[in-house]
This record gives sequence, C-alpha cells and structure tokens, in this order.
Amino acid sequence: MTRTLYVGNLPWATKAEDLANAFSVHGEVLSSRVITDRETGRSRGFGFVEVREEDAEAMIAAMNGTDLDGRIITVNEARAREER
DNA sequence: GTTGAGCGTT
Repeated sequence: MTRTLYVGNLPWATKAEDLANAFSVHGEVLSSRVITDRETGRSRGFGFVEVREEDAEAMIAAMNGTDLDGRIITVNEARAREER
C-alpha cells in the first residue's frame, strides 16, 4: 500500500519535482503534488507526497522540521479528503 | 512584482 504525506510551509517556488527530489533521499517517492491556486496557478505553499507505507514514518521523521530551499517545512501524514 | 496558516485533483 501507499501513504500520503502532508508537506506544509513550503517556499512559493517549490514544485512537485522538488518535493520528490527532497523526499526520495529518505525513501521511495511514488508521486508528489504541490497544491497551486486554480485561478492564478501560483503555489499555495503546501503539497503532498505519496510514499510506500513502510517508508512513511521514516520519511516524516527525517523530513519534518528540516530546511527545504530556505524554509523549515512541516511534514506529517495527510488526512482523508472526505473529512473536510 | 504581493502573501504564510493550512490538508489536494480527478
């Protein structure tokens, strides 16, 4: 299975591939996505990374509170969309 | 050309 990680406090310039690149250092990144504003197309400053379930906790522990492109990012397990 | 807590598309 897979698990989705929430990544917040990202720099505006951070892209999905940047997330994948940064997270792949500590585990296998299956997919990544940075949420952008539908109207302006600009980054909202947060995104999601899909990783293997067995790597999820290690990825969070390794990446949460670390520096990404000059900003301290927040990483934890994503919530189900249905909840909101 | 800006901003800064948060949980996303089909």
